[in-house]
Amino acid sequence: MHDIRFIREDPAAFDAGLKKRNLVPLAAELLEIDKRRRAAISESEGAQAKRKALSRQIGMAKGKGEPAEALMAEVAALEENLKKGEALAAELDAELVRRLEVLPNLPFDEVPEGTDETGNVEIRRVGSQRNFSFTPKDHVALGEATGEMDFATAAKISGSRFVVLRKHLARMERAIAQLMLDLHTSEEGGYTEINPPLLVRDDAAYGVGQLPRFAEDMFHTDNGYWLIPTAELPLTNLVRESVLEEKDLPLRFTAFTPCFRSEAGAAGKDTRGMIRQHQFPKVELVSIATPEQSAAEHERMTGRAEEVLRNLGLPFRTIVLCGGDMGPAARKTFDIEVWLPGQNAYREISSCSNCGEFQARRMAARYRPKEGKGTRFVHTLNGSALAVGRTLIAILENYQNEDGSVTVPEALRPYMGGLAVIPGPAAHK
RNA sequence: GGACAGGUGGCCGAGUGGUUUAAGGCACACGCUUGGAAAGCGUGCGUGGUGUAACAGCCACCGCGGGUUCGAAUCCCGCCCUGUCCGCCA
Repeated sequence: MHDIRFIREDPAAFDAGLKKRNLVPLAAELLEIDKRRRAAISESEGAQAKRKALSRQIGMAKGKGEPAEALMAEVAALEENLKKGEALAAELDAELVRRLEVLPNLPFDEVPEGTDETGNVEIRRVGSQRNFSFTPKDHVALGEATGEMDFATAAKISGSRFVVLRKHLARMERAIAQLMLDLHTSEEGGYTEINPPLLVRDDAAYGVGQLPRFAEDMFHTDNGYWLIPTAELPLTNLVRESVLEEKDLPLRFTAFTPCFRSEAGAAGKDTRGMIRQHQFPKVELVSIATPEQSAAEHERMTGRAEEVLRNLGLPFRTIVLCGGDMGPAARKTFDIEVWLPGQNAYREISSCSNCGEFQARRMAARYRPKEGKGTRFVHTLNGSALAVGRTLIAILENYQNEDGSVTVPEALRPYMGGLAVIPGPAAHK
């Protein structure tokens, strides 16, 4: 949600931000609505002030036992214009909100131009791709060969885009999440583990910008709850409608949760395997920071997500998204893409965004600065660290052996009872 | 799901139609006091909008949304949330 005062002060900067989002300029149009809105407010408030003064006089007159009929007639004469003025002011105010609440956040200056993912810019590449002495399989071939990744049974129970994991793979998914949470909640990680609700109300979904734009991407229960599409939603809303103290910032939260996405409009995209599911596990990071802290906090968060991949010995690259490829709430987004030899491609495994005060405005999340008066909106940041299902895929594909077995990365072994290798299909015969 | 009791500023809390123009306290800031601190005393201190060069001023906000009234924190209706008890339940 944008601040109309910012648009008033610097309409050119606002339109430049929209341009980077590949949107047409809107400042002039919005300011025209704002102008009419403010005029209506002034008029309406003037009438209200008059009524208030007269009503007070009526009260005083009655208190002294004097007649008040003349005063009451005077107020009655105001009534019609007063109602009309109030309605007009409310209507224009609502119109401005309707226009503003669907607009995406403005990208930072350093965000590259572009209309789609081809405009994204790689900023670093870490780890080396393994040289296979055989042709690497993808995760579907590997998982189905042992029966431990079972799409057919999942389809009988729940339909497409679900999976049943069994035995070693079920355990590995749990192990991956444990490793991630331990890294994030360590002294160096600095995050506080949270176990949040997975069903949320409209207000919470609105607060992070999921509503009103993305209603169809979420699952909705028949008694009015939304299933969270990401733990960003409840974690960010932990500070909604509150005033924090500057000394307590930044706040850092992490959670391991399932995420639910209806994936409306994604038909035909990534239909093979576990890449895109209706339900998937994810470890999420959220930071609540001051405006001065948020840029550095964004780098730090991205670094913590990368740290997981370093721990697991998975090659990856980090890119900065261009204006046309970012999510609406973000001012800047880093994506981390892991190398998948079975697909011969880098695939997204994390997305870390600095949302500035965009979500904070919608949630009324503020803090009291040490210096100066009043309150300011906090900055909110969120990032996956990491998508657990995709991490599982990456391990299978990168650590596979020729016989279909999979070596367990060193860092994961303590979480899997010391298991060093997940047996291949031969062991299941 | 049912019954009852509640929801007031960052926090606690008074307030059942008209000097409430939201008392009082805590916390916080500044000052006085002090060798230094605590205590004490004094002053300031809600949010949003509008307005202004900046102040001032003005409007709204007492869980949310409607309504009654010249006037609503206060009365009426609907909803949300919290607590307690009952029912059900992993």
